[in-house]
Amino acid sequence: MATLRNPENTRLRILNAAFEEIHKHGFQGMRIDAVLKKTNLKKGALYHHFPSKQALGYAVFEEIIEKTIIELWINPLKNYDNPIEGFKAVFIEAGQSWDDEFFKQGCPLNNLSQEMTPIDEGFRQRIQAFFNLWRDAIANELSRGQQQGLIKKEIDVTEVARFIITASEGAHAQAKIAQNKQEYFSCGKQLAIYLDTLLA
Amino acid sequence: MATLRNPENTRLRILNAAFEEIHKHGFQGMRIDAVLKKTNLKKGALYHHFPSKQALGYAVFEEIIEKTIIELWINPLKNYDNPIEGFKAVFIEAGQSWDDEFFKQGCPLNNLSQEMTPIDEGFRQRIQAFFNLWRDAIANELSRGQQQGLIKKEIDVTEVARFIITASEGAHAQAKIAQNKQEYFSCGKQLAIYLDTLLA
DNA sequence: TTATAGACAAACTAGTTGGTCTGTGCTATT
DNA sequence: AATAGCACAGACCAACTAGTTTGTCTATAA
Repeated sequence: MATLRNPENTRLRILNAAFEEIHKHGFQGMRIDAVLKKTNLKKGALYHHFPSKQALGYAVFEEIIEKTIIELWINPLKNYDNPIEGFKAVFIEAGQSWDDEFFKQGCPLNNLSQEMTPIDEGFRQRIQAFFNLWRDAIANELSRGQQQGLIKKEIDVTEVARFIITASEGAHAQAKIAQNKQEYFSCGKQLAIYLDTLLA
Repeated sequence: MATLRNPENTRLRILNAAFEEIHKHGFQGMRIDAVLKKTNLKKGALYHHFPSKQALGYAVFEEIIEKTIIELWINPLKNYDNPIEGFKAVFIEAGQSWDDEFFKQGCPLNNLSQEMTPIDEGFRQRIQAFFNLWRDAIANELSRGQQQGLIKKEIDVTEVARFIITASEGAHAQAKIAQNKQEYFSCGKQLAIYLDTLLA
């Protein structure tokens, strides 16, 4: 409840509730009324903070989804000397941090990508830009590994980085379909086999 | 226009139009009215052939999406002695058979999976069963390759088959986001590197 | 203390959408 | 040739949903 009249907090409550609803039902399936019910707010409050459902969706993407992935998948890569081992560890650690319920609902980034990319150019541009950011971050780590003699010189780091992301997102997608966390780790084991071919 | 009163043809026209709309907008985004406009039919006709939007969706999945993937991705595997080479060829051939527009809209199976799996149990069961069918078909080919001494004995054929599908669907997903067919083939190249590790 | 703008409530609106209902002409069987 | 049922047409409806409008209360600055 906190103090009455706390606009920053209200905005965050809306953002979090909207994220949960989007995660459950997709952006199009997310209902404004569901967000209001969850936050005990009324229409006036929500449309005071966000001009439209679309703007709310963009804010959820930028302020929640992007930030979470940066914290969980991108920043930790720096903690490992060998980027190959780093990525394996991040993959496993991320998988362990979520419960089955989360896996059943899928990766929020993946969900939003597949749903909104073909029908909303604003979402598409943000999503594509973020995937490029992620890909370049991994590619940089791989280049560093190459310079340190840990990774084969002849690989195309950008293409490899893209494939690593693709396989990771695919693992989430399959786990979502099977409603089973194990499918994620099963894909991870095969991804690790691929990753080992990159070692010098 | 064909002859008046051709119920089988009418049913197929509805099915095809619904498939196109689902492919463009997702199942939830597919509008009954859009299907009617596309087929020049009225509500009465559609609801004569299908009891509900959901039933229409199930029929599209079973009679169009499943069949297409079986023809394009599963049956051709039998034409190759070495299943590894077979899968590489199928991946490329499938990619070449579609134009950019198709890639922008994504793999219909992948789309439907990610959209409907968490919110419709009927879809989920059908989709999961089909992925299992596909996985087992690939696993069988891999086993055959093992027996012929083409593929390493120690690999887990089921897990490998799952990863092959995952990577393929992931490649479609990335190409859809980038709106670019090349991303698909880029992922294919790295998948091929993985596949080669399976050779005896 | 008072004016002003921000933060929210609550009722209302207009458009959309899946589905229903009744009717009608065609077609095949007896 | 009569009749029954199939294959549709087309009007209608009820529920839903994003967004609007008007108004009220509160905090802050002058």
